Amino acid sequence: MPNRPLTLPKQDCADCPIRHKAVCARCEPDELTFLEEIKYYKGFTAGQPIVWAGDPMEFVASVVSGVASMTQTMEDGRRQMVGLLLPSDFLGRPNRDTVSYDVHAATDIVLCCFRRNPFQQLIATTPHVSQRLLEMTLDELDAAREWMLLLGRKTAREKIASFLTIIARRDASLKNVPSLGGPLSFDLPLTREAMADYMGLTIETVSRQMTALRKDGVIELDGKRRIIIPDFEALLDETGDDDDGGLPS
Amino acid sequence: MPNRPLTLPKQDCADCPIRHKAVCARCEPDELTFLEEIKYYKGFTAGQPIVWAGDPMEFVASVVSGVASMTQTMEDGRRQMVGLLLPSDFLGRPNRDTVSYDVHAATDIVLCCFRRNPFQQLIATTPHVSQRLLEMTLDELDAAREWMLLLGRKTAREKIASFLTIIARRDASLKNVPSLGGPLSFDLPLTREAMADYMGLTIETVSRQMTALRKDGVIELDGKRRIIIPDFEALLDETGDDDDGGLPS
DNA sequence: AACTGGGATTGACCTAGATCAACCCAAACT
DNA sequence: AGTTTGGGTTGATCTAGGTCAATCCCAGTT
Repeated sequence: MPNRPLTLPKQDCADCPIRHKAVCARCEPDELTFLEEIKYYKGFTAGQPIVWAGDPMEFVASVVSGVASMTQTMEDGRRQMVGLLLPSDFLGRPNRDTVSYDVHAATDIVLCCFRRNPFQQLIATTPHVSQRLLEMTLDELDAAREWMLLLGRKTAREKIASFLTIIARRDASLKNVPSLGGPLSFDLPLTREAMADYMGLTIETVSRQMTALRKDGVIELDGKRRIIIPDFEALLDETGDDDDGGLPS
Repeated sequence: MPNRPLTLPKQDCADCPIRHKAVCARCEPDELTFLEEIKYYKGFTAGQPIVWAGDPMEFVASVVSGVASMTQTMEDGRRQMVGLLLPSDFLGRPNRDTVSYDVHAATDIVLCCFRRNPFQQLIATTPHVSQRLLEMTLDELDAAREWMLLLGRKTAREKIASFLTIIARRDASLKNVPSLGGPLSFDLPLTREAMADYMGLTIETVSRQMTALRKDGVIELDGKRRIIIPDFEALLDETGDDDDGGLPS
């Protein structure tokens, strides 16, 4: 691990990239000033652990940039990813000072951390934050349920395709390009191993299905990480999901 | 379907069985009176649909008694359960008027329903309800993540054992008996099919693993539904989970 | 007392994905 | 320039759990 230093932004909330999507999205100016006071940035390089399951955590945080994974491990080493934290996602649980899962930086990542106690204070006193947090948690629950369908009932190929659409969508929305229409391209934020842990597969199966999708022209690979999706609809057809809420064709 | 009528309770919140566990757990007397005004009970017999995915829902509700399942279905019929609603659990999402999953009564069930709009009002104005709801949603998210580990990485036998411990625990806590210690017995609230949908298995595999656990003396079956667990620890050993947070023995 | 239908069980067989093992390849180190 | 290293690929084989099909078991019904 090359232990590069990460340069941390010293940022005003006003020009924060996740200002309108994170927990703080609905904050009023005065609430924001309060947050400015209790926040601090923290960086981790790809691969580094952020917290271990059971450890006390003295902060909660928003992901500013980069990707982190939450994983659960069984005694014999079997591992399942149970959460993927992308920019604007929230890490930590108010009113619990320990986490239940290992959290690792999947890529280099920057967190905007808030000290627990003042943050809990804020939650307790201002509805803007707690309501936004509720909304985000409900979204996460929806995502978790989608994920459960993937884990329980999809084939390996469908799992990969579904995973790719998720990443592609998030990436497109971050870059503000429409996912439908032209070709998309992006870097996978996860190793094959992390992908396997996401989908309840082995690395070998992930690798094989990636090449299969490539050979079938659904995706193109540029190196090991860069993905090009010439036709997003074609990829969607591979996910097993209803193709959309049904235009009456 | 025998279309039995269900007798609905006409209950005061004060002596409601889920008074201290549901969304209303932390309500003050005046908030409770408000809830009394907008609430109404609704019963469904085992097997009945409660709502279909995509349908508008004019209420949100707490499960008073009985069990409901939330399932997601793929076009080709593959089905995955993504939520199991037990007494005191909350159904519906504030600020969304449609549900994303089919909800069915797994057993006869009684819901305590609140009309959407007044309830959203309540959420917006009183922190007691919204904070309790946040807490419950976070618990549900934790449960969903546990479930993801089950779906992604556990063997069929481990899945069954884990499922049984979940039901046994909830049942014991409802009846206020300790799960450890003496033998436990309870009725399964789900058919083999629903169990299969819960765990991402087929009915046949569920059936086979149930008999295997019976033959190995881990559980006893009395009819198809009634389960007796002579030694809860022995069942826990089959789940693949760390046996507890580690007594230093 | 026979019949029906829906859940559950059991058996025989098959396959998607796991396992085991060899190998590739590019970046980093010496 | 050669070596190490860690992620990734590919092939051969194995197996847990799926599939298909027959049978069982009751609670209701006629």
